[in-house]
Amino acid sequence: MSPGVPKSPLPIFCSIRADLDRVAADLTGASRIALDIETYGPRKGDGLDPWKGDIRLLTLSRHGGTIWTIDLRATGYELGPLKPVLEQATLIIHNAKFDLLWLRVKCGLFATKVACTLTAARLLAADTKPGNNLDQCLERYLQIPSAADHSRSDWASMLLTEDQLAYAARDVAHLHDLLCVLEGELEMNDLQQVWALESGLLPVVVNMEHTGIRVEREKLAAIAAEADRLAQQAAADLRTALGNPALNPASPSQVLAALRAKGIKLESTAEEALKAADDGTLIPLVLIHREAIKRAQQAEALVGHIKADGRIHGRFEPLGTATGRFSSKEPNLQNIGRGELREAFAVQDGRRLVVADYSQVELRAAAAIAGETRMIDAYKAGADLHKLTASVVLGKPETEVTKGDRQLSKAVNFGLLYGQSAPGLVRYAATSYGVSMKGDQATEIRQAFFRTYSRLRQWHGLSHNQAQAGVTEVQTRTGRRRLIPTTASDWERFTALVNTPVQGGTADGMKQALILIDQRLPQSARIVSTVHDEVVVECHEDAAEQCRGIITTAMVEAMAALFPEVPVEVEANICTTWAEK
DNA sequence: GCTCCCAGCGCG
DNA sequence: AAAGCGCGCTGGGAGC
Repeated sequence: MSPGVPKSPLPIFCSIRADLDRVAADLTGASRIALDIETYGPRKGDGLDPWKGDIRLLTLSRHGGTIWTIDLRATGYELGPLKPVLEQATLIIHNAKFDLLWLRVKCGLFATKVACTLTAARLLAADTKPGNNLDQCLERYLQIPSAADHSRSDWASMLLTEDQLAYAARDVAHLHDLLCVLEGELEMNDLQQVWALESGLLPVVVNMEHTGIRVEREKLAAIAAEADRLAQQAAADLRTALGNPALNPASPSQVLAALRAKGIKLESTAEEALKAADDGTLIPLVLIHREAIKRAQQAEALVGHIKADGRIHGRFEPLGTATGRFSSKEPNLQNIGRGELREAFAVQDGRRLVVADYSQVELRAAAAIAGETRMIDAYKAGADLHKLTASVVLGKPETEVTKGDRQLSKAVNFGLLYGQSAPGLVRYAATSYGVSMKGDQATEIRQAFFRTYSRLRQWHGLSHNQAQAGVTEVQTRTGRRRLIPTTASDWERFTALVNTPVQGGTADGMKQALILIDQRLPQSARIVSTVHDEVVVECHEDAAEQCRGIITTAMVEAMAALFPEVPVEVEANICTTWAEK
């Protein structure tokens, strides 16, 4: 540390169990307690794994009070009198999900009230990336110069250095002040509602990550082995057919060159391009290889994430996206293939999964936002909107709409909703729904769609005008903001303007539903996953029917509160695997 | 040996 | 002129 910079105060260091009484006594009755932990252990990816590592220090302080730092390796994880104190207070934490998950895993702490300064900073940043780590926040909001970072120092060593203790103290010393400033900023930006939502959500996410989702290792291993066999076979066949024993079928550049050498005209080796140039022999092999290798990788990756309890504890990031949706990682549980892989997500005897998802929720939200009466009326009448769209864009009565027509109109509804062009629709229909059409047909469909849904067209027109006028931000109905970079093109502004209120708005509804579900579920039931418009709950088989009702009611209630113009529908099934749905 | 970017692709 | 949106993960390939 440079001589001119004053050293941070040292905390009171606690290393015997009797100290816990002193700390508890000091903190009792504090409505807000600043908290931070330091951890050590094997590194997994970017962060540390609470199922493998350990907490070294727990540092706590009431506003303006003593800073206590507890050596949990010395005292043990049993928090004694401190536990109820921490469970009753609002805990101020930078990146609360991280600390609370560790404290749940190690100390069995159930925090219910939390104020996460990282969450606040991210809501304020609204998808700009100013850097939201604690140091950067202290600098931005309290003008405190940054200090040396000891977060990755050796927290396992027998004797901690003065610098380390000072660092631990500093991390909580300013949290109360930081939160005060952040709260003022949140209010000034009309973010109180979404701040309350995200704050209420955090303990729910901690519960979910802590619970994890059960998988069958053998099933996953079998899928991986079979997919790997298929991939090897396709690779071998491809090498033979091309007369190129060294070809790497996973290399786009090699595959492109090899196919071109065989006289196949290709712009790229993307699936869409390959399907358009299908030669009936080589290209199917490439596609089979792609599909199989992907499945094998995904299955193997899932196996690698199974913890000792036989469950996968993926991470869900509530503010991991620009719109307000969750992101999911380590592993990503939001892109699991819909086929056999989901069969591996299975309960034990006596347990059940309730798999619940919103029906066409983005379409309903868009209809509400745009005031698209034709769509709203159709939903109110209980109509099948995909069928209706098929009927109007194809100009045939609903009774004559085929399954293929309905597939087409799914692409139409979901694509055109966000501004897709006619050529884009051709591509999307082909790749996502296996529906082929000509460019001029797509143009006609597009025109018919916006002729029919004229309020949707007006909403797009308004968004287009705003985009051209250089609008810099967009909000969801709960007030969640997304700031549009000044460098964005008109097109990017337009898509942000139409996409965010819909995708972000439904995310807001889903998040509120998760909070309600968590509150209302019986003891034996746990939320184990969520995928944008879907939630998966594990429960005792005897409670499954009851849970199904609770979940359905909560989901409808939460979303309908945000989009009262349109009916909200939820489908919930009781299953033994995620594949049944 | 490491980091970075890209293509490609799984999901909603 | 042309343009669906939102993610995370993987391997290849380039560059250091």
